[in-house]
Parts: sequence; structure tokens; C-alpha cells
Amino acid sequence: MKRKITLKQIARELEVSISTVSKALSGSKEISEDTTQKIQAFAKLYNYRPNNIALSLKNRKTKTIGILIPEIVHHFFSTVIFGIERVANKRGYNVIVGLSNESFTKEIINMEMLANGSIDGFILSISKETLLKQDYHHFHATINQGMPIVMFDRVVSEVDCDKVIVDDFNGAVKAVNMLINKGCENIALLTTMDYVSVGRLRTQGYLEALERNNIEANSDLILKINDSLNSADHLDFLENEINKFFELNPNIDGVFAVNELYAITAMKVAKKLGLKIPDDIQVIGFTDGVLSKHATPTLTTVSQHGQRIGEQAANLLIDRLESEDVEPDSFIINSNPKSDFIKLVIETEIIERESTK
Amino acid sequence: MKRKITLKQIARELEVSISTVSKALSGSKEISEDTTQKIQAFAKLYNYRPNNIALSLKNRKTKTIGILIPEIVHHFFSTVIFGIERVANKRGYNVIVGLSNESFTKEIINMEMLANGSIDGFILSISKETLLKQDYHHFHATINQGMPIVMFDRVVSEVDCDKVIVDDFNGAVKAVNMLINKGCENIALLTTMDYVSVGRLRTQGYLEALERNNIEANSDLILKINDSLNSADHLDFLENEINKFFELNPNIDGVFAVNELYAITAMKVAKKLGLKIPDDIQVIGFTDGVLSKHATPTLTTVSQHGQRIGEQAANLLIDRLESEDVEPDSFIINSNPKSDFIKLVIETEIIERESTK
DNA sequence: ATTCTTAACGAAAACGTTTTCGTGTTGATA
DNA sequence: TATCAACACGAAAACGTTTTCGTTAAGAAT
Repeated sequence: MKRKITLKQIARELEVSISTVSKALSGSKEISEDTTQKIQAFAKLYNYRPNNIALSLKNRKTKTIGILIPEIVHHFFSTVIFGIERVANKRGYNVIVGLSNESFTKEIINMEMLANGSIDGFILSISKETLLKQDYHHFHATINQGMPIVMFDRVVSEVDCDKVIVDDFNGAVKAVNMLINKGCENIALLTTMDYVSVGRLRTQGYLEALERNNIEANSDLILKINDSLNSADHLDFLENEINKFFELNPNIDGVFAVNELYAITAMKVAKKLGLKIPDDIQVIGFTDGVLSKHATPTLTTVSQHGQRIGEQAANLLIDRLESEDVEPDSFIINSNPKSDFIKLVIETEIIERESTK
Repeated sequence: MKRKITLKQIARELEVSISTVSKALSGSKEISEDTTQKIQAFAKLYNYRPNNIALSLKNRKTKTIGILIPEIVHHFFSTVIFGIERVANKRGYNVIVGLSNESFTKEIINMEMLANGSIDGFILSISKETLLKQDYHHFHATINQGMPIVMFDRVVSEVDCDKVIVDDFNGAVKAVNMLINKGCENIALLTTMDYVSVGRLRTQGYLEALERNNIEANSDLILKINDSLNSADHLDFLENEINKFFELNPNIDGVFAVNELYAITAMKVAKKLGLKIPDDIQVIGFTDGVLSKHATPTLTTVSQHGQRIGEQAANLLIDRLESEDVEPDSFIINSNPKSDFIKLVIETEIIERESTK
């Protein structure tokens, strides 16, 4: 077991200085061909690779991106990571991931753990608890330290940074419009509590679509589900809630659910109640995951393009990181610094499957 | 935007030496109470945090673990990451993830990218292409450099390192046994090509269970599916294959599938053919993911406990990392160094749902 | 013979820590 | 008064790089 070789060891072995070795390896023409050859051969033989940590310290940049997300066992988030890793890798960056588990405290701890030199910038999605508390001081703190943040999906207007979001509103509008066009007259909404912005936006889209089609919104047809339970209990609870809801409103002929799970569960309940999908009731879900593709019947969904979100977020962050190199301290007179931040909206796409006519 | 403050800046501001600041902050009793107080107050005010990179360089350890997996948009792998992150975080480590996308070359590039000082050790699962080529030189190389590796799930006996594996063989035996006990007489096996070890082991478990019950294995009832296609085409292909298979063997009354997708697809095909589950045909899958829980009927599966695998792997790696500190260069006379490596076998558990009687 | 270039290399600083080993000052002891 | 310990602090090395700025020697130019 031979430890990794360093410049110093090569220098000692070949009886030259460290500087000479460094220059020879980088092909500097300051060093004679003879010594360059000799050094490069030796380095190759011993498989020399510069130590990343030393480089990071010297260059004051680590070439790694910190990802901070609420969950990882989750189709959407893992897809986003996939997208991030893809462009990060292509552009020479590594990714280090932290999980908040929807907890405010873990979010802060993770941020502090990574913000002390380990990474060059963050790509993150805010935890539910943080959204509830509306306490964003840790984001402001890291940004103030000069560490750029790119937020995705669950973003918040109070923090000034680059953002990549899904067009939740229009996605919902499109979905509900489709249900209306396919003949639904009593469209139910299955949604979460309002504090997660994406849920709120999807709800607004639902209402907007109804209004555009001159259909009066009926609050009886809106089911807000408390999603703060742990997942084991949650499933039964969810099924019960939807069951009661369907029995109370037998006129429902269309369902728009703000996530895949609600949509799948709605289908399951509907089938148990003897309803035929899509003949008696049509269903569209938000978020195109594995469940939608493999359910019976397969589920029509609003796809969020998680991979593209990740890719765009990574590009945004790396662009910013590498532009900072050029302008050491904003030499451009910036009339309105806040407007400098980019907000990318990724369009949704409806994937039609068997749960709609 | 004030950059992070350093020891040097504090020292200059307070007109003491860097050493004094460092000692004061670590509470050394070498420094007088007065100055300690003053320095700590100042540091707190400016929110001083030691720079991780500098510490890494000095201590020659980064306190981060490299995870290298074939895919991340995958329930099992993301569950393992979750487990790793959990104990890593608890024990003061970060995780940096690399994706091989089942490619030999990407696996190597990722390893080299991380092995140059960025991490203290690897937790990895081997890519399919690597398993096919049977070329493990990159694993040997990094181990020889003194960087420990823990392999999980897809492991290989040619590499000496700690391993955490699922008891694929016995899991399969248990599953097929259960089918037999529940009255199945013609049990089909849905499996992959043999080069991925886990698939092979599950196949062997299937055969073993039959033998133990004095049932002769019938090769007509074994369907080996080529899984090298991209996923889009794969689904149709899969459905077709299984359909042909079922039509050719109408006597099948039980199915054991080596993964969740095959099991779900088998159920779908069976339903289309008018078979009732579990009355006409019972199905058990390997790998307990989201699909199993939400399919109709819900699927009985062999759970692999991905989270526990990740936790054990992380503990194994960190234990090894931190024991190295104590024994700088194996001062214990090691009669058989190879036997030093630990191989943990995580027992599977059958989760009974609606697809079995 | 003196000055100037140029080629080829080394010394040292810097990145931000921690830690070992001085060093000067004070008060106590012999 | 001379010696000694204790106290409080600073200098410097080390981790592994890159890069700037010497420095030396040889040969060319004056």
C-alpha cells in the first residue's frame, strides 16, 4: 500500500525543486526538455495526480456544488439530482448532497456544515418546516457570505437568488382545461395545505381554469389533505379521506390531484366504489413518476421535467460561479442589483395516458 | 457582502498572533482568560467558522464519503443513499455522490475524480458494464492507494474489501417457498441475464426452493429477459415477452420475479389475460419499492431493507477510517490480512400483500 | 573586457489551519 | 541576589499546490 505521491516526493527523488516539478508537469517552457521529460515520465510511472484539497485551498474554490433537498427517496428530487450531476460532471464539478428531511434545523445544520469552504455554491429546495416558519435567515446569511444559491421548485420571493421553477400555475390550468374539454363537469381538486407554494399555485391554476370556462368553483369539490403525518399512517388516512369525499360528492366526474400519490389513491378508491376510469371519472395527476407509468389504468399526468430543472439549475449556478472569476468586485455599475437574478420557468407537459378519455 | 473571516483577520484586528487566536478559540488554558474572552466574543460576533478545506489539508482527511452508484432515479439506490447520509451525518461526515450510469468508463472517471484527496473512502455498487467486462483494476488501484472501499449489493469476490449484501439467495428461497406453501404448483421465474450477481443468486434460490420441495425445475417456466434496452422501449418489450410467456404456459399459477418491475408487469399482463390475482395466479416480487405498495392489487415482495444496507455500509466504512487513526501501520501481526474484511449479509423480509393468498 | 540577454532553475509566499517549540516577563524561592 | 518555575504569548513548520520573483551561468553584444 503506497500512499499517493506528492510533488515534494518527486522533487526529492529526482533532486530538483518542487517548483521545477510543478512547472514541468504543467508543461511550462521555463523548464528544459530534458528535465521535463524525466519528470513527466516519473510522474506517470507513479501515477501522480494533484491533490484536490490542496488545489481547493490555493484556488479558493472547490469545484463542488452542494445540493440540499428535503428528501432523496422521491422520484422528483432524485431526477433533479440526476440532472444536476449530469451537467456538473460535464463541467468539471462534483456534487455533495445534504438532506433536510423537511426539517428546519437539519436544513440549517447542513448549510453551515457545507458553507465553510466545502462547496462553491448551493442548489436547494426549501423544506416544509422552513416554509411554515417563514424563517429564511440562513439563506440570507450564506448569500451574504458570497456563496451563491440557486433554488428550485420550492422557492420563496423573500430570498434574492437565481431560481428554477415549474410552471405550476399553468400546468394546473392546462390539466383542468383538458378535463373540461374531455367533458368533465364536476371536477374535484385534491390538494395539500397551502403553505407549500407549489400546492398553492396548482390550486390557483385549478380555480383559474374553471373561471376561464365559466364554471363556478364549488368548495365542496376541493379536498385539502393534511400531509404532515408520517407516511405509514398517511396512506390509510388518505384513502379514507378520499373515500368519504367521493361518497359525499357522487357527481364528481373528473379529478385533478396536485401530486401523483393523491391521483393514484383517487383511482384506487374510485375503482373500489365501482367507478370506471376513464368512463365514469377521469383523473389527472401532477408530477410524472414511476407510479403514473405503471398504474392500472396508467395515469395521465403533468410532467415537471425534473431532469431539465436540475440541468438548468446547475448551469445557472456554474455560470455565476465562473463569471465571478472575471469580475472580482462588480466593476460594472449596477443600477438595480436585485434584477440581476434569473428566474427560469420550466414549462410543464401533459402526458396523456389511460386515465383520461 | 463580507467574505468569511479567517484566523489571520481576527489576529490582525485584535493585535495578537494567529496562534493565540487559534488557541483561544479552542479553549486552550495556555491563553489568559482576558484574551480568550475577547477573542471568543469577536469570533462570535463575526460568526467565525474554521475553513473545512484548510482543516482537510492539515489533517489529511476530509470527513466526506464518496458514494458511487449506477443510478439515482431508482428506489433501492436512493434508499441506500438515505441510509448512508443518515449515519454519515450523525458521525460528522458529508457524502458526495457520483453516478456511473451503468458505464465502466464513467465509473473509472468518477473514481479518479474523487480519489485525489476529495474523500476519505468509497461506498459503491458496481455498474453492469463493469460486471460484464470483469475488469476491476480501478478498485484495486484505489484500495492500494490506501483508500478503503465498502461495496454493497452488487459486489464481486475478486475485490478484497468490506461488503454489505442482501441475502438474495435465501430471499428467493423464502419467496418461492411461500408460493409453494400457498398452493402453487407451477411457479414461473422472471429473471434477468446472469451477469449481474444478484439476479443469478435469486435464480439459484428459486431452483433451490423447488428442489427442497421435490419439485422438478422446468426450464419452460423460466423467462430470462434482456434488460439492456433503454427504458422507453423496454416496457413494451417486457410486456410482450411476458405475454407470450404466459400464453405459452397457461398452467402457471405462481410467479416469482427478481425485481419489482417484472412483477408489476406480470400482474398487468395476467389481468389482461383475464386471470384473477391471487386466485388464479399469485405473484411475489423482489425489491420493495413504491410500485409494490401502490399497485392493484398490492404486491407481495421481498424487502431488501435498503436503508439498513446504507447504514451498515456507512458504519463499516467510518469504523475503518477511524480505526486507521489509531494503528498507523498495522502494528498488529496480521496472520491473514484478507480475512480482515467484513461481509455483512442483510436478511430479507417478505412483506405480504394482496398478490398472494 | 564589460555589459546585457536568455535559459533553466530554485526560494518563498500564499491559501487557512493546528501544534510544537521557543521566549520573555513575572513572582516566588533559596 | 541569583535561580527557577509558571504564565502568556509568538514564531514557525506542516499539509500540497501554484506562481511570482529572484539567481546563476553561459553566451552574445558592445
